Amino acid sequence: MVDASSAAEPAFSPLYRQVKVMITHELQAGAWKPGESIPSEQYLAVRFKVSQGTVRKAIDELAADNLLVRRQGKGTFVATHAEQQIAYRFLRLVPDAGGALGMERRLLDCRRTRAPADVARALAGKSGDAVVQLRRLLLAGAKPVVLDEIWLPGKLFKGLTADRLADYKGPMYGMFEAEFGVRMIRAEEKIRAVPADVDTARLLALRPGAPLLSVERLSFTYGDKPVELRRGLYSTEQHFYRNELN
Amino acid sequence: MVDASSAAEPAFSPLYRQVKVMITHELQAGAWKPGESIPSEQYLAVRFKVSQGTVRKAIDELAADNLLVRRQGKGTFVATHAEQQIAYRFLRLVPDAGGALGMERRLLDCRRTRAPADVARALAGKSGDAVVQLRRLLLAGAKPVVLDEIWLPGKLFKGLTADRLADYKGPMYGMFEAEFGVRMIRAEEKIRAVPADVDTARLLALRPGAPLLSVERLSFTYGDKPVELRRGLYSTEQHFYRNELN
DNA sequence: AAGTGGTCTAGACCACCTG
DNA sequence: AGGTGGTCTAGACCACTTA
Repeated sequence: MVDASSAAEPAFSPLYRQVKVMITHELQAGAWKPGESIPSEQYLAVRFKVSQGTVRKAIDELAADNLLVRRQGKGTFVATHAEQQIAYRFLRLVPDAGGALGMERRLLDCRRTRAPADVARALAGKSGDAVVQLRRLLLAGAKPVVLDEIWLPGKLFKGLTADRLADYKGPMYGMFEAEFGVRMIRAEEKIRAVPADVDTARLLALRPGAPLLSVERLSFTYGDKPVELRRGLYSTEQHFYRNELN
Repeated sequence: MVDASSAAEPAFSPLYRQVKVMITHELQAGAWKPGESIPSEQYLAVRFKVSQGTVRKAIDELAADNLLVRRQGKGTFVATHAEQQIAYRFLRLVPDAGGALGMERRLLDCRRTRAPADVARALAGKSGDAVVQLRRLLLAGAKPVVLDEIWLPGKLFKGLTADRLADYKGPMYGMFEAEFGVRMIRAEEKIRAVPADVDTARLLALRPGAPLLSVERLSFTYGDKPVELRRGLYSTEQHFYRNELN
């Protein structure tokens, strides 16, 4: 995607890609809500004045990008972080003991403040921009496993408060979709090993200096616009970060 | 992929998927070598007695799986770990300072031995099976960054010696392809944060107890057969592990 | 100019889900 | 039965590479 060179533009865009862009715009504009079905391929073909196969290829790519989900016999649906079986679509932690990842959340703080320089840079904003900062724990059973520090652009999350967060059931990204119309569609993570500082060690019930996985996640919405910076510290004594390479 | 339930089989396999299986078998049998081109879609359509579009769809999936690479106007080629621009296809380390990842290799040891229980289990073999164990360093400039311990099934890597490894230019997986006909198709990684032990600390020029990224990689060849277990310890002081989520 | 992959179409039929 | 996505075909034409 990103290219340091002069990024020679495509200069030729096939029809199905133009259709893909049009569908993406509809999604972005919220014409179809997360979890709902979009119009049938046949209908869209007529509307865009192309053949059904061309619409099909556009939708194929959108499904590959995880923006849409096809269900044979039923229709094509707008992808959502809520209600899916996979509650934590972006969380790659797996318990050593196998089985599912059932986690309890505990909100530590939630305050509106000004973005430090590094946060502002990541979110493509300016230093001092209004942001929401939250911190929370994820616990497996009684054991704290993840300490997250989350930064969100204040402009997009106007009514976000600790109470609303505490009340909401289901994954946080589901709430962002439903309550704020902000959909996370992809993310980049930078992973390092770091020693636990004193405060973190206490929160995660570890000794200071214990090695932790530092996972810095930058999440993007439509148009590759960054909308969340999340700094996670993972205890990997009973869990590991799972990744697949192709 | 893995399903705890009875894994109800597909019961219906479309034509293009059967074609995909046939092409995969040809690849596995070595009918077409890595880097070479495979026959044209038209030719394969005649040979398999299906339409060109059906062959096309099969090849589309194989390209998505990174087994084949399409090049417009030239043909479709067998993917290879060698000669590609991306020398380290599976290595996700990125330098903080940006730029390319140029790494020097230094082989520490290479011996034939018997598989310990955990290694045997990972490689789907029996405890005591013949294996090759190697250890090596990767250095960025003069700084050691990665300490790898690699386990390979002895049966598949008969003539592998320290000398042959030292002589070979290009990525190790390229050598495995060219010299032993073993092609890594995909891999799973389990990542944790661990403290450096005394020996590791010396090799990586760090203090004992310094946090390291532990990356356990299990690589698979055709038919999801595990053929390499690699335990890496990454120093993340000037590099990070990069991951993309969709 | 010839060969390859890439796009687009139109139509037929199959598999799956719901009323 | 009717609608949806999924498969398969055949043919036309476009874009890219090589000779």
